Amino acid sequence: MTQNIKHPIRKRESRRATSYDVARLAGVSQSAVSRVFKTGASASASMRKRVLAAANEIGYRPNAIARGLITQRSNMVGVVISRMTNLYYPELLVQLTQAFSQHGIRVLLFTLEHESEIDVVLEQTLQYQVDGIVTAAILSSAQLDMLNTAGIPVVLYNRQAQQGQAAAVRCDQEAGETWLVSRLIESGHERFAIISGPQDSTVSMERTSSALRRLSELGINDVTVVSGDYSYDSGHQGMLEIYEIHSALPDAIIAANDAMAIGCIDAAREVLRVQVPDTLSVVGFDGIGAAAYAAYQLTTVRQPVARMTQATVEMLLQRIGNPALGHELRIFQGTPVRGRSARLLQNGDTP
Amino acid sequence: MTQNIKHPIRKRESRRATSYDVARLAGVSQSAVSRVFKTGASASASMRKRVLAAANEIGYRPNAIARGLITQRSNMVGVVISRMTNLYYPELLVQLTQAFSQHGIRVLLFTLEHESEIDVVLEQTLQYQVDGIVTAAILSSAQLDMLNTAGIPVVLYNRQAQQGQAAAVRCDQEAGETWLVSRLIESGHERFAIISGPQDSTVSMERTSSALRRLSELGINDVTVVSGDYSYDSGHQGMLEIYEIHSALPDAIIAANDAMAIGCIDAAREVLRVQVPDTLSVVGFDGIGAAAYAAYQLTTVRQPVARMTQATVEMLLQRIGNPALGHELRIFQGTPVRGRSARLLQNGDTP
DNA sequence: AGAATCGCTGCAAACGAATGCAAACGCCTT
DNA sequence: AAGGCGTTTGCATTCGTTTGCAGCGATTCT
Repeated sequence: MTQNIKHPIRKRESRRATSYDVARLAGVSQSAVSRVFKTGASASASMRKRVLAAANEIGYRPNAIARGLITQRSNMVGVVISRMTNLYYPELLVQLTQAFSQHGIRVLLFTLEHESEIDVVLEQTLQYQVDGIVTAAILSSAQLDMLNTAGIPVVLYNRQAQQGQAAAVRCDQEAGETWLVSRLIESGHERFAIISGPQDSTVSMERTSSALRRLSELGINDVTVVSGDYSYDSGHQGMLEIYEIHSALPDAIIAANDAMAIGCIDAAREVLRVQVPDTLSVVGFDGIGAAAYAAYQLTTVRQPVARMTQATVEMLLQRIGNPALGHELRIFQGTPVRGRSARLLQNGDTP
Repeated sequence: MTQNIKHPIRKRESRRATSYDVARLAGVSQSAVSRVFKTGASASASMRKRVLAAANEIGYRPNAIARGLITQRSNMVGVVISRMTNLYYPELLVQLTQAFSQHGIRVLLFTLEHESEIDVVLEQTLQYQVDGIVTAAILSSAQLDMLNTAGIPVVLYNRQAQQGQAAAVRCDQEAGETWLVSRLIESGHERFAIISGPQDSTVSMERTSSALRRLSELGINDVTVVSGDYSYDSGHQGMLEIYEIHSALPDAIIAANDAMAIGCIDAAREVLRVQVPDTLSVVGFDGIGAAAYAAYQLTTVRQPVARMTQATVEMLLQRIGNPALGHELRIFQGTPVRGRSARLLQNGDTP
């Protein structure tokens, strides 16, 4: 009664269905199946119908890994993001993911706790044959060269390449800070302090030095600078430090980003019992969601995240299509936001 | 003078180096190269040295795609997250990514704007041959069955499977809400309103109905319920709605999450000029970063995100190793946080 | 010394899909 | 009816790795 089993028992009893399985069931060749699933390839209507029916029956789906091997395109990009405590990044990440997804590209996510992990991460990224990389972490010159010779397009997000050897999208930090400082000064502020970001952050360096330069141009050279790490807590902490250093509290504080500005305001109000903006003005940078909370209504410069991610995606896709493309730098102007965290004259310049 | 070019010009001039290239340069076989790069495979010291030198010289790195094809393991997991406006998710995402990365697993990220996109996303995830999926979006019974037959392990994060046909990690919403309501009542609150999450969110349904049940147990049945979408704005909006409905403002508002609680507080304070917590108590749920901001100091229940992600990763890895593993449900207790957004008795139960 | 064992190494067959090439099949024209 | 043209289709190769198997030399045991 027992029938002879011709084929050895398969190790993995339910392999995923392959194009061969579909082909056999539909009575066509494997290449036909492949063509049906590739849009734009020639296949007759009857063939398409039969193949799709068969595919549906056994639950076939094309294997993107195998496809990637033969086409040399993984349709994945690596996105490297550091310091997620900076609330700017989640917003960026969502927009990037969705923008890429509209072009049929998936995001392989890497988060860094410390920028030093970048080497390991870069290595992993490359092993996964990503078609390109978007990084909001700083890359060394050597690392950029490495990516260049490896032929992987990169777009730096708000990061500057040492010798401009990479495509980049940035927000004009200088113009933003200049606007903020100018408005503060024209509104009568005199004693300034700055809460900068981490030392190794170029964005912070740029924002801080732009602010200092503008302050100096307008005659103010004595500025206290303390540094944080872009987080709420470090802004809070920074405010307290400034209080300790200053016998007379400053009347304006410039934070390198919104998260720190918010922490700073909270420390001023809840710990030091200082009125913001009546006796102390605080400004930030970025325009994150929390900046608009009614409790803060931060005076800040909002980065045009939507347009910037748009540009990022566009530039990366162009370079994936044509790796020979030059290194472009796109700079976006932020939008000044006159909130209520700073005492500003109404009639000031509003670009 | 011009030498004869023997080989046709290669289309892509600088192909990525393969293990064959390394093998040729080092004078060994391709399999030897493979073994050197696979930890635990047998290879002599001298061989290892020569191969590594050669690999280094031409910048070879193993192709994870090709490896995935042959080993049937991509070492990628899909992470599906919806509604990133809920600030809880960025925190979750970071932790997940880092926990997986410690096990050598990469995260392929999918974000949903609407839960209805889940079908497309699931399809894409499967095409990429992910080893497993973590989802913080709701899956239908049919979808879970599909994943089961496809043999892809899933862990639901704070989501409930219809008939428990999936592994899941959850926070005990009921215990949390019960604690909140009990404390509010024992502290003398009498008129309640609830800002729930979206209708299709099981988490919201659970939190809302738990709160209502406990209120009812304690003799309160007349509760206004408005619904939001987990965002700050919708909490703000919700507060205003409650104000319109109620002639007499409630003295306690229970928001389904922290982001809405914060929006609610801001609306109360800045728009309605109501003192929080003096004349109105507001409580949330989650324990996100912003809940601890000095301006809010939310009374809430903090989810043990670190332990929950730990469990998620662990459960998924176990199931990837052994797909036959049963459907486990791990429930975590949140930590009550007595903030200053609610007027509570000091001596109440503190689990 | 001969046999048995062990660690290395190379060979070659997978994995699942894409694609150039050529054969086959229509369909229309003359 | 023959020729020509355009569309479908199948064959066979390819992508870059892993891995079972077998061969080989060296070491150890009896």
